[in-house]
Formats: sequence, C-alpha cells, structure tokens
Amino acid sequence: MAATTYMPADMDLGNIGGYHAASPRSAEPADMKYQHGLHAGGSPSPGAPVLNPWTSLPPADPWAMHGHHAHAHQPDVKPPPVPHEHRHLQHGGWHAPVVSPHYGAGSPVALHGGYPMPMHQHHMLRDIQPSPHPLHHHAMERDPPEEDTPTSDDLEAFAKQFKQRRIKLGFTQADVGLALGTLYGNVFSQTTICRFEALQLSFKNMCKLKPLLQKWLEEADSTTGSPTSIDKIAAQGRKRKKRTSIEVSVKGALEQHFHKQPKPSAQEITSLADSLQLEKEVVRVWFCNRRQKEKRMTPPNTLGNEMMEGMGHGHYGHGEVHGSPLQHSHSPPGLSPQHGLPAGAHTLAAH
DNA sequence: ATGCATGAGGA
DNA sequence: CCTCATGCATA
Repeated sequence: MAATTYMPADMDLGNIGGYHAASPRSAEPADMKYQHGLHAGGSPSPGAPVLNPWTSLPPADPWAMHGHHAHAHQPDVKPPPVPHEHRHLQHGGWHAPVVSPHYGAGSPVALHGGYPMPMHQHHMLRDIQPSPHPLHHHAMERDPPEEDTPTSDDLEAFAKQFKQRRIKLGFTQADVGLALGTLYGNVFSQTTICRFEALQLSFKNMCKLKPLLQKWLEEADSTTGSPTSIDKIAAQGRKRKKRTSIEVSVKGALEQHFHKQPKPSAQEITSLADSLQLEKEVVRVWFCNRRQKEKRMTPPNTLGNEMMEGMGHGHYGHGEVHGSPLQHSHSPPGLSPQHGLPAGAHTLAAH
C-alpha cells in the first residue's frame, strides 16, 4: 500500500497571492485553496507576558495523587490580551466521572491497583464541582462565567450558544477561526472551532479558547455587517505524510489492544505494528491519538438514554457507564472489562 | 465532523 | 517517547 506517500505539494511560496477573502456569508465551499502552514506566528501582537492562567495545572486530583506536569507551551504566539486575574485555576470543571455506583462499594479512590507502573503517566483533569455557590442561588442565577475557571457546564452552555449565534450571523467555523487571527493574532482552523463547539477539546483547552471566542462573538454581533478583513500569510512548505487509512478491521484490533494496554511499550508497538502490517510510527501515533480522545470532554457516548422526566441537571451524558469511555484511571494489566467491542459501527449520523 | 499527523515542551 | 494543542486532508 502506498501508505507512506508524501504529497507532492511543493508550492512553497508560489501560491500565495491569489486568495479569496472569507466573506462572512459565503465561504467554505471546498475551495482548493491549498494552504500549508497557516501559522500566523508573525502577529504584530503586543508582546505577551507569556503567562497563561490556563497553563496551570492543579495537582489536586482525587483519583490521581500525582501532580501532573504542567507544561505551558504555546503553539505560537499567544498574546492573551485578556487581563486575566488568574486566581488559581482550581480547575474544577469536570463532573465526576461517576465512579461506578455499583462497584467501589464506597472506595472511589481505591481504583488504581498499584501495578508496576513504569514511571510515567497518570491522568489528571476531570474534577468535581466544589459546589459553585452553596449560598445564594435564586431562581435565576445567570451569573456570567466569572473570570475564573469556567465549569464544564459553563463551557457547554457557551459552546452551544456560540454555535447558535455563529450560525445565525452566517459565519462558518472557518470564518471564525480566521477572524480570531486577525482579531487577536491567533488563527485557528475550522477543525478547532468545530471541536470547540462539540466540546471535543480538553478542559484546559476549552478554557483557553472560550475567552477568545467570546470576544469574537461580541465583536461579531456588534459589528453586524462589517466584513472581516482577513489577510493571511501562508508559507512554509512542509512535507506532510499522507493520511494513512487504517482499515476497519485493523482499527478493531488496535482498539482491542488499547483496552488491554493503553500505553504499549515501544517493543509492543513494534510487534503490534508488525502483525498488523503497519508502520510502527503509525501505530504509535494511533495510540497517542487514542489516548487524547479518551481525555476529551464529551466522550462519544453511545448511550441512547438521556433526559429523564426528572433530570435535574441537564449535563450532557457524562455518565460514563462503568467501564466505558473515560476509563482513564488506568486499567489493571491483564484485566480487561468485557467491552462490547466499540467498533465505530455507531450508525448515528445525527446531523 | 474526524482521522491521522506534526511539533513543542517536558522528563 | 509521552502529552497536548492544532490542523491538513478526508469521509
């Protein structure tokens, strides 16, 4: 299979120039505007103090008594003009992963069997809301998301509203991404905007993007009618490996291994890759991506139950049913719950 | 909307 | 090599 072919895209700096301007209303047609590195690194943005409030990770985790390292790495230039107070980011965003009310028998923390953990990894994230406001909560507490860390609910609500407004205003996800670039110097792709709306980013990432999108939203509807002047500069020719399509059957095998060992050793990867006839790198990356997916906010719940007559909290289906997605708490070696073979056969194209 | 990929930053 | 933020290319 020509799985490792490289695209002949070598336009270098030859295609820059004839560009279209994403207009607020008509944009997105699959124009073959091939743009490589769209890195808007060179944004004349005011030097940022380089200190994002988001990049702080709370070492407090009920389920993980290890403080994960907090890297404050910024893709490019992150000039957060947002005068964030940055209190402490208590990171209380996640609803409890719902420690299976059935097992545990009352020991939610006794989940991690001390197995010969090599030396790394532990997951964090996902916290419980330490009671937002135990006191005053009248019939209508429309308290706008403080400058602090928003709760997952805030994010969910915002994402929803954002999408709605965005569409109403006639903007595409790509438009927004671009606008953010010209507005704050941070360009984002359609992908990212999409993921934001779908809450498919990590909690931290969501928190980071929210302020930006929020600002854009204000700008957008206040400037109703003002075409976004976008100027983009693209360059950078990079050989990107063509997307390797992994056959469904192979994916299934990978999934299986993932449940047994989410973090296979280099050697395991090698042998696995060999038996699957895939490049080692491909397999490695697959696992990396898989792990990331597991850490997202909205887990692809394949549940069909939601909304009950008395569902007090309209949270999205966080209830990771026991032993399903979000089982980030390490899985005991050798012990793999009876997974009904996830297989992306979820023919649910709700769209 | 998503799958596979790149890269920075961190051990 | 990993995690994490992001995105090109694609279904």
